Amino acid sequence: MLFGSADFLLNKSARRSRERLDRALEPLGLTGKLLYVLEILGAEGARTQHEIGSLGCIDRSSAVVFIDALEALGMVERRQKPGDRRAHVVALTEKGRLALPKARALEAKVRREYLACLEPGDQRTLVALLTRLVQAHN
Amino acid sequence: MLFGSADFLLNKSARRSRERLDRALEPLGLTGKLLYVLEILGAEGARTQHEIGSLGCIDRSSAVVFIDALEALGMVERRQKPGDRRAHVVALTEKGRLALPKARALEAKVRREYLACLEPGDQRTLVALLTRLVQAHN
DNA sequence: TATTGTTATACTCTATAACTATA
DNA sequence: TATAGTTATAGAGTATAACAATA
Repeated sequence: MLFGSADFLLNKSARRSRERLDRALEPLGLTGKLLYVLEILGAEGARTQHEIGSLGCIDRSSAVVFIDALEALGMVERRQKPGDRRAHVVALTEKGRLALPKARALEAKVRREYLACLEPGDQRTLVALLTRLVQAHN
Repeated sequence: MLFGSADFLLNKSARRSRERLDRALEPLGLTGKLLYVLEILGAEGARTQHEIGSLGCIDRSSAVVFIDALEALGMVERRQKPGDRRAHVVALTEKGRLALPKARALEAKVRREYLACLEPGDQRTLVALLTRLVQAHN
């Protein structure tokens, strides 16, 4: 209900946006969600799946699937966490580290087109506000 | 890719927003999508299903389902279009017309709550930015 | 008892394709 | 041939619940 009944359009816009990003990232084998996880690891360093879920508002069962996919791509690896044999620490591999800047370039190119209707400052504001909104409801 | 790799958050936020709106509209039997169609009819007057789809970026097969639901609620009715027996003109009923302001009130109430985690100024900023974004792509 | 990760499953939303009846 | 509406179905995405291992 962010803007009245046009809530429908927000959902649609979000979906379209994701479809575009996913297509753009296809050459790397990535999707928007997978890149999202990569970025978390790049910013936060190696983390347990639970921590990744908390940091990224990702359900733990979904996190399993995402990390499975990244591991199949050779971009992350699961390690046993010292001191807690229940938990897995997920770490970027060299391939994952190298994929990040490439993925960012693809993403930035396609985003520039899509967000061209907003000025750069407004784009950053939008991201910050939505992040707060999502975190407030999780 | 609206928000770079955090695009994931946009989809999540959009879904949360819709879930809340749907719950708020339950007493009327409506959902956000159904209200969206009602608003189109309120603004544009009686239209064929094809026109509703074009105006609202709704797939024709989805439009069938939405209009079925609204008809079951007694808020719209299908009429034969004069001069084209393939087409149905969908018109608001009295009940549909009366439901609109009630639905708008519920929507406004729940929107205020959902955005309460942001200060009033930020709320306005977010709505403004999203509206510009959606309109630019629809 | 609680938590981490996993698996299987169900659910929602949307799009696609095939069908009918008209044009 | 093309179009309006319908139906059935498939697909993507996510959440839920039950489970095993461990704390």
